[in-house]
Amino acid sequence: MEGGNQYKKGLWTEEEDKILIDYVKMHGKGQWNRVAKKTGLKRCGKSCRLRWMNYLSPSVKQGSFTEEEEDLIIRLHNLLGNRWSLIAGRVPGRTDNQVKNYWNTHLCKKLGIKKQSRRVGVSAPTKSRAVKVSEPIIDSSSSPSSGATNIINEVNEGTQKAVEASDTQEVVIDEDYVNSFWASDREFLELSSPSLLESLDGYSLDLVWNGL
DNA sequence: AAGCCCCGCAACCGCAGGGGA
DNA sequence: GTCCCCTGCGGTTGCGGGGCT
Repeated sequence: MEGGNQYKKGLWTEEEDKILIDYVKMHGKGQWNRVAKKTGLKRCGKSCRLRWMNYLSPSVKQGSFTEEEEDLIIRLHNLLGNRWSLIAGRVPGRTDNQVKNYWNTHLCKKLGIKKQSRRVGVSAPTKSRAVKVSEPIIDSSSSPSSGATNIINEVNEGTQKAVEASDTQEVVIDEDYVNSFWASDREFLELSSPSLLESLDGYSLDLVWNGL
């Protein structure tokens, strides 16, 4: 692994942040492994990248999630599963880490989802390019936001159709269902985020199907 | 006031994929 | 074709703060 103990771990200090920001200003993003060499920062490349992508980048939106964002995430998660980067890419200003944390801490609880995900091809635990689909049981009685209520109903109904888990927990997504879900959601998505609609229109569902 | 517990979030880890040599 | 480096992804960990007893 990178570095052994030559690199520092843990929370970043303001000073470290400043060094990293200065580096990006001068050299641009990328080549993260060279940051330590060029700046003397005792952080590995991965750590630098993560810090920039998730916190320091000006495109990252800080602060709590809005109800609109929340609804969008719920819908996208229903459609895409735990593909946080895809979801985050469609929620402006949010990172995959933010979305993932928000889902795991707030939405799972809020939607009453038992935190148990299903992995396709369970025999290969870390080969997780495969789609994971959350437990399709959502308790609509757990006082969701008003905007989320209908979504939860859709999710409950939809995941029944979209996800057929076999005894081996393999997941099959019903393409017809997704297409109908998708078609019915155009208006919502247009309202939520024009760029979202554009992105997803261009997003090949092959990624979903073939990932299985 | 002090100790304990729980929760949220930042960061780490392990792995896969892509591209260049 | 293979190796190496870099980047990106998703799951997990662990620290810190706030609430509770």
